[in-house]
Amino acid sequence: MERQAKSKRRARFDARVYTLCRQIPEGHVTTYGWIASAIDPPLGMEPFAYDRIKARWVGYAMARCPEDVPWHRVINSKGGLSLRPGHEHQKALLEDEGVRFTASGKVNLKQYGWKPS
DNA sequence: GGCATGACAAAGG
DNA sequence: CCCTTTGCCATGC
Repeated sequence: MERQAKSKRRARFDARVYTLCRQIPEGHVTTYGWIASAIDPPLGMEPFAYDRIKARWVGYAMARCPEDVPWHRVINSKGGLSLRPGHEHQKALLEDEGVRFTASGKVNLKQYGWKPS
């Protein structure tokens, strides 16, 4: 596949990721997988393959997220904060919004989880 | 241009 | 609950 086509495809994917992130209500969280599931697989990709890789793509997208995206409301499927620079700050931001953490430092997705529509 | 690495997740042991 | 494997893209050196 052409290099430009790839980059274009990914840019569109990223844009959708950011759009969905901005829709996460305050005091709620979502996961990489949930976001990815709300986005159609790129043209020409097997849905099966997409299932295995989509969460990662969301991670790549979040690593370059614009300033106005509430990246701290995106956590992993286990309800925990991913290991990354600034994850302590992330916890503080969420607690500030009313999200409570368990003793083991995880979020109850049943309670605070929000899935993109 | 090859090779390692990474903000992930689901399934299996 | 912890550890390993698989899926397979983008980036940096």
